[in-house]
Amino acid sequence: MAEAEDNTRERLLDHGERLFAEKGFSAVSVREITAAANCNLAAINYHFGSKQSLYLAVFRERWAQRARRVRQHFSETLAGKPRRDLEDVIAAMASAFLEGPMSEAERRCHIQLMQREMSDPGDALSMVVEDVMRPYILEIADLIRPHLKGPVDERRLRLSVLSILGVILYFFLARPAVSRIVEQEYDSRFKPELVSHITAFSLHGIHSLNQE
Amino acid sequence: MAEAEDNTRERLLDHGERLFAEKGFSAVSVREITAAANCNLAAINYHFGSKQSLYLAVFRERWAQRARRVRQHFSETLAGKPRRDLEDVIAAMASAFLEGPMSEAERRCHIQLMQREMSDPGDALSMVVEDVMRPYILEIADLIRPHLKGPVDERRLRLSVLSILGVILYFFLARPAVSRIVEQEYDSRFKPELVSHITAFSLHGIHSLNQE
DNA sequence: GTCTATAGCAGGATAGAC
DNA sequence: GTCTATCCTGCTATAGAC
Repeated sequence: MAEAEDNTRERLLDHGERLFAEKGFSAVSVREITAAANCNLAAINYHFGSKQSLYLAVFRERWAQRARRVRQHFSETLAGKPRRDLEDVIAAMASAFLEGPMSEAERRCHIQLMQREMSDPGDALSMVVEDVMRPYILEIADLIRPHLKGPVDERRLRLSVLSILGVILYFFLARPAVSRIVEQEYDSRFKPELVSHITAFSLHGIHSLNQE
Repeated sequence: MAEAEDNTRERLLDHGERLFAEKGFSAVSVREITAAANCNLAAINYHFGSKQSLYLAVFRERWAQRARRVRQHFSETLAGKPRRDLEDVIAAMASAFLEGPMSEAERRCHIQLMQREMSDPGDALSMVVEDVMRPYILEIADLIRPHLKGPVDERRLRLSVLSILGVILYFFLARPAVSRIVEQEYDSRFKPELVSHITAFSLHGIHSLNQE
């Protein structure tokens, strides 16, 4: 039992995240989490103070960390493309989400937590928007800007970054719906095709900035 | 009191929808709904049989109906454009969501219900996907197909329709995040600009189907 | 740190009068 | 159809032994 040392806390974070994602904060009980984590009913209140504090800790110590891994996958993919042209940037964005470091279970967990938090925003959402989303969008805008011709309309640039992200996130979030519509599972053959499609679509899309 | 006739059921649907959207199914109590609807605690069980059945009725009699209004806005916009070229179709799609029949309160309610149901899919989601989403996607594909040159790859066409929808829905769903990033409220000046941006971006994007 | 036991409260559903 | 009163179940949080 080398694992039974001080990792009750970690197990609570793991199973808490999974259950919060699956059922939502209100629908999951402390009894359920502690039973899944194979520890005592009182452990949540001991380690975190309350059920609510465990929920916040899940976002700080699990969700945000996973987002960092996606961003790192993006950076590493791009590091392998020294030219960093538009196509490379967009493909790296799509790949980070669709072929990135998240397992299917993690993906579901990640987006379900986010969607639930978007539905009734709390402290967790504020942290996520400011620490994760905004810096990423601004970084992408900086990478795209040099490739545009003529003077850059900053607002339209940001709208275009958001549009690219919209396409990617839709295929990332709405996977079940997409699978039904195109009658295609997200397997290792389809995912590169999807990255390729998104890249082509968005690359053409962003060139609308150059034509006015 | 011309309204106090048999509309307890309607009031339950209205307040039930609002509260389910705001807080989620589990987090809202029968007591809370009946108090908001200004009726008796037992009314939900009398009119619907259970809290769960009220939830399903909300999707059937409120959510799906609102989706029908969006689609009708799309059809009417397009009816005013006899040529129905690609730009008209995409602009009508974007307009239906961004300038369509939903008030801000309805929009929040609508997407929150959907996001919650996407998080743990149940009977309500199945109904929505089959009765609302899939028919709409296929209709759009049919409208776009004639404008493409050469033989049409059906899968790539559907992926492109989904991409357009992804852009639109992202700006529809993530309104608070978008407002922060572009530092711009969704007012009557910004919304047409957004429709115009989405149309230009997606129009270029879909032309990637013609170049291979 | 972990456990058992329980206090204290809120939930959904129902029975039965009106 | 609507009401009140109530049953029973489940919850969070805590006290206190170990």
